[in-house]
Amino acid sequence: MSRQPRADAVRNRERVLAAAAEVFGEAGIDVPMSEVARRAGVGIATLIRNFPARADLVEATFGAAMTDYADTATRAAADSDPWAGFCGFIGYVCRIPQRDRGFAQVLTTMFTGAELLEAQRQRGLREFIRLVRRAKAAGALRADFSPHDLPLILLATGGVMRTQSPALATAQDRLIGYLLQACAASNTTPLPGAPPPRDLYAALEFRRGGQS
Amino acid sequence: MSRQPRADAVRNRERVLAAAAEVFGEAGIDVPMSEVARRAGVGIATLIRNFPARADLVEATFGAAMTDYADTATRAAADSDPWAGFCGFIGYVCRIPQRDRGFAQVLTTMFTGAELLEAQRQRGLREFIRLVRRAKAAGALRADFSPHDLPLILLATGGVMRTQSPALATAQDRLIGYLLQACAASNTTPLPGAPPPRDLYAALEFRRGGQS
DNA sequence: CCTAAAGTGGAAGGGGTCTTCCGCAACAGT
DNA sequence: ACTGTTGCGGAAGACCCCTTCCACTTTAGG
Repeated sequence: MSRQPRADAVRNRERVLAAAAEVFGEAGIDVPMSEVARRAGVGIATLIRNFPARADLVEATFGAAMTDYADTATRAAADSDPWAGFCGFIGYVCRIPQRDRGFAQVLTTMFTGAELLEAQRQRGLREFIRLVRRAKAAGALRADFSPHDLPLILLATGGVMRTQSPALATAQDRLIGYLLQACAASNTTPLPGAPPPRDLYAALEFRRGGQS
Repeated sequence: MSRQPRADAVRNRERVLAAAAEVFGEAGIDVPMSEVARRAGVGIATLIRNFPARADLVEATFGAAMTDYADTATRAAADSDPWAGFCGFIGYVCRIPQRDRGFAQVLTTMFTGAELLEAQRQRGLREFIRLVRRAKAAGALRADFSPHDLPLILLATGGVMRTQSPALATAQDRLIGYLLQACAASNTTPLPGAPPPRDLYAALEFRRGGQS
């Protein structure tokens, strides 16, 4: 019979995850591991033993957020008003960097080997593609909008929030306003061509997330 | 009589500046100083002696680029077609991160104490304000566009080019397309209010650039 | 040429982060 | 309560970057 897992070990693991969510959210996923350990009230060794690589901790920390992201896309795609669904989803996505700096980084990083994360991301993208199709069919979204402009928007809004600050969060709402109006079907001036999605995603940041 | 400055010292200083322009342009202004020295073919001590702080080297390296930026704003403000001037200037600004990653950082950083840099930046902003006024008067630019959305645009485009790559450069041209169309006067949906410029600029990254 | 001064490069020191190691403490099962 | 095991925490080592220092080289001027 395998022994029952130790209660304190389980508790420590959860404390680390809670601390990671806090710290990553505030300062991004490249924050010193020692800071996470300190905030969790555990030693560095305990942190490392549970999550040998930074990517392991990141994956465990943001699994829920990524699932939530995909769920939000699903809900938006099911909205009875496709344009409202589109605006709502874009607004949600653009405000991610305000709420959670770490998750914004995760969304613009490809974690090779982190199945959970990548599966949810893909699901989110699929739902967004559906959403875009519906919004175009309704005549609200310009025809040359590409679902693959989404990472672009994420990178742009992430750039604005590089220095976390309330003033920039306010300013960012303006950027969202500009972008949404630019997405409206009433704009007919053609856009420059997009790069092949393949190249686009290859250009994002990569990290190998072993997940032991 | 003061001696004539040594020829090799002058040459080294110039080599350092050339190397810094290259390296900063490719990898940003936070690249290790040793890398700049290596590329310049000089020792670290030589670099440090000429530019005691990183900000000193940055200021010396990007003085010309900042002047060029202000000049471009002046030219745009003098364009006989204000809307063309506006679009041209925004396109120029948005492509800065593609051409020169370091300069993009400089543009979104306040260098306290670097007179040359700050003077030119201010001049650029003044000219941009003139440009905006003209474009609005011509009825081409939406009335609620604020000149202080410029740093916002800079941060956004800088975020897209975080990972330097040709595919993202192409994608970025799309972002520029979206933004310009959103700026057109034909868009009448009001934008969210902007933060007070004071708060906005206070939120940018700060570095003190002593300039010995 | 010769010399004093100016300039050079690399090595050593200090701070910070990541990783490994190991003696010790706490827990589950009896 | 006892015990074998599991997990803990901090210290030590490695690495990277910036800064300071100093013996040596190169230059300008006589």
